[in-house]
Formats: sequence, structure tokens, C-alpha cells
Amino acid sequence: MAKAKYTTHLGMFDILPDESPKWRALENIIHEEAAKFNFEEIRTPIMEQTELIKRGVGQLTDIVTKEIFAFKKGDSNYVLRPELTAPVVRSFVEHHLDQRGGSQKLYYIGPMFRAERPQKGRQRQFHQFGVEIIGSDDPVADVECIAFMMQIYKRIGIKNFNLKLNSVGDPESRDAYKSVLRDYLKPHFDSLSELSQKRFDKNPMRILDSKEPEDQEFIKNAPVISDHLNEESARHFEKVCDYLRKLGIEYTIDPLLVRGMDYYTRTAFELTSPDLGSQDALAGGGRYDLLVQEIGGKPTPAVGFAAGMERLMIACEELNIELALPKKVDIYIVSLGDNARSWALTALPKFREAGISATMDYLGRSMRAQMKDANRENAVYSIIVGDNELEEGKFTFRNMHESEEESLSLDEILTKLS
RNA sequence: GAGCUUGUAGCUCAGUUGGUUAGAGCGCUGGUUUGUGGCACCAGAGGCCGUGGGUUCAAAUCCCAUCAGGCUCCCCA
Repeated sequence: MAKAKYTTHLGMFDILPDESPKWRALENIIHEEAAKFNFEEIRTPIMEQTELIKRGVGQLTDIVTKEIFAFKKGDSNYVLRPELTAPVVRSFVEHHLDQRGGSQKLYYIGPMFRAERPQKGRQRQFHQFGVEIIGSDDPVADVECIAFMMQIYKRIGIKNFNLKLNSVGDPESRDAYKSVLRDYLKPHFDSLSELSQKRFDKNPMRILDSKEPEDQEFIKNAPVISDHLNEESARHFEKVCDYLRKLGIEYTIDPLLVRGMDYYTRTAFELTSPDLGSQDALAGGGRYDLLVQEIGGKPTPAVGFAAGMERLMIACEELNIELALPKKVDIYIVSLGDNARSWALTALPKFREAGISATMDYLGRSMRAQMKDANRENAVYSIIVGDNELEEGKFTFRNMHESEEESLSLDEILTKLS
């Protein structure tokens, strides 16, 4: 139907009234669980300085090189945020949040923007929730972060997933590993895919992530970073694994897990689901001990994750999980005639003040049509008002599910419902 | 950026080898005792058959172009 003159942009979608309750339900779950973890919400602007995203996410990442929506206005370069770790860190540095004391345990919910080709589970405007714990390098922080992430899926009832874990090492370990990896790949350089050849110098670890068929043979036998971690990184990683086991959180170590953002150090993890199809990552994250400094703050360790909300909802649909209860309204006032209509209008606030949801017909329809409407709106009770009822001061109070009626005054109805 | 694929009512889709006023289900509106919903029945509204061009006596149907979706690769949430 290319009939509508104005439409949403490619890959951007309206959340319509039939869908919004499940979004609110999901958001409520996130807020409630975050409160249990004592995480605090942070909200940052939809737009950031382009330079922040380039520095934070990494100049050479796909996100920055081809997926950002950026424009210039006056002397400023604006970018629609493609992720929230860099903006949260910016906020942390800008407002000296370290001065609040301790480590900052922050969470967020909101839209992100990436100019990709849309497909199932991938949109240009999509929504994430996530956590950033800034100021602790204790493995406890890594594990609390993962535990929160898992708790959301557990509470919703998504059980079918795979938590993949790896350590990408600190800079020292990583440099050592990179040269080992280059030495290993060098003899095969000409056989590598074009993309991997490009990555060879700047970021050879990303080659491990390659899905090009010609690379697979070399990836399979490549040296593994866990054999090249320095003592500190290795100990940190062991602790993380150990704590996860103690919490009963299952994981698999995936030595090939390398994440797309440049800022990750040491712990990296990804949660995938077999219910999602080709875009199977539900959530991903890791430690980024260098980012705060990169953005201009004091050296400060941090760890976080981000989870895709649309993907979570796709998984719910696959599993027939209903996030939201069916809609309903407590009272629907069916009115006949002008006097009854104005009575209805003035009765509505009395219910609402008592915490009872109440509505009426706005179209002056027939009684039958109003009853149909009450049914469609899933009214628990209807109140039928006509001239007879107005004279007697008693109204027909109908239980829509039981199909039982009684004649009551407004006060009697209110008492009955409270 | 590349490959595949689809465009017919608000939604999901039928439309036979091109042939009279383009169909169904759901949804919507009204009605079946003028004051009672869900079920059933009846009726109605709603389509430049994505757009433009071509072939033909005749095109939703064939051809070309174009636009817009969807899926996949890549990458990620």
C-alpha cells in the first residue's frame, strides 16, 4: 500500500496501541529488576557529538565507518547515538560522577540508531536496555552485570540461550597475542579473504570473527588468546568464570568471541538465542577499562552490556510468551439520551478518583453499539443509564463476564467496587 | 555495498491458459422486538490490483522500467 503520502523512514517503526502495552511491561520488568540490583537509571540525549562516538566506539569499526546517522548544523557535528556506552561514559566524565563516591551502577533504556540494511531483528531505530558499572575492576562487577542481564531473561521466561564468554585481554596481553596471531596468519596471508587482509595490520583479532568461508580453515587452528593472557588478565578471567559457576550461571568459553567495539578489554560476552534466526544476539557486552581515559577522564575501569529489546520480543513471540496482560477497563457507562450522557460524563471522575478505570461512548451510538464497544474494550462492568434510571437514582450495574445485573445507586456501586 | 524475493480492501491472502460490474476470511458500520455485548444470521462501507510505459480487440494476469517492502550476506543488539 504505497498510498500513504508520508511514511516512516526505512527501518523505523511506530509502536502502535496494540503493541505498546508489552513495551511498557518489558520496561517495568527492567526497572523493577534494576531496583533490586540497586542500579540507577541514566538518561542521555538522543544526539551526541560525532567525535565522541568516533573516539569512543572506534574509528575503524563498522558502526562508525558506515552505520552512523550524522549531520552538521552550524559548527556542531551531530550524531544519532548508535549505542550508549560511550555517551554514558561521556556523562560520567562530564559530570564527575566519580565524586558521588564508590562505583557507579547505571542502567538505561532507549532508542539507538544505525544506518544498516534492515532485516529481521535489525532495524535502523531499535531499542536497547543495558548496564554500565563504572569504577570497579573487580570480577564481581563483571559477574553482577551478567547476572542482571540473565535475570531479565529468566524472569520473562526465556530459557533457551547460550552465554558465550571470552577474555580479549588487557593491552599488554593483546599486543602479545596480536603478534602471535600475525605470525601464525602471515604464511597464509594471500589465501585470506579480502576483508581479513584489510584487518591484518590494524585489528587482526577481528579476523577470528570472520564468516568468510576461505578464512574458516585458518581460524579453526589459530592460536587462542587465553593461552597468551598475562597473569593479571588470566586471574581476572578465572575469577569471573568461578563466580559464574558459583551463581549457577551456565556459559561456554568461546575463544573466537571478539566484539565489534574497539573499547573492550578483558571480559567479553554475548548471549545468543536459537529462536532468533540470523540476527541471533540477544545481548552483548564486556569490560572496557580504557574508555573513560580515552574520553578524557581519569583511568577508570568499567564493565557493561547492552541488550536488544526488539530481539527479546521476537524471542517471546517464538516462545508464545505474553509480556502484557490483555487490556481491560473496569467500568463502561452505557448512556441513552442527553440527560444520561451528561450524567455519565459527571460520574466518570468519581470512579477515577477511587482508582477505578472508567470510560463511556463518545459517538452517541445506539445502546447495542455501546454494549458491543464495552465488550470490545473488555469492560469488567457496564452501567446502563436511561431516563428511568435517572428518575429512580438506581442504575443497571452489569457484570459483563457473568452476565448478571442488579439495580444500584452510584454510591452503592462505588462501595461495592472499593 | 551484494544476492534472492514480494507488491491485490484496515489486516492475512485467493484470483485458473490475459476475457463481462475484482473476491474470501478477519476487522469496521448498521440491523435481526424501537433499552442489553460475546455466538449466529442479514446488509453495508472500504481497492487508480505499488507507479510509469509497452504488447493486445482486451492486462491484476505477459514484457520493460521504476519505486517501496521482506529475507539473506556483511556487521551487530
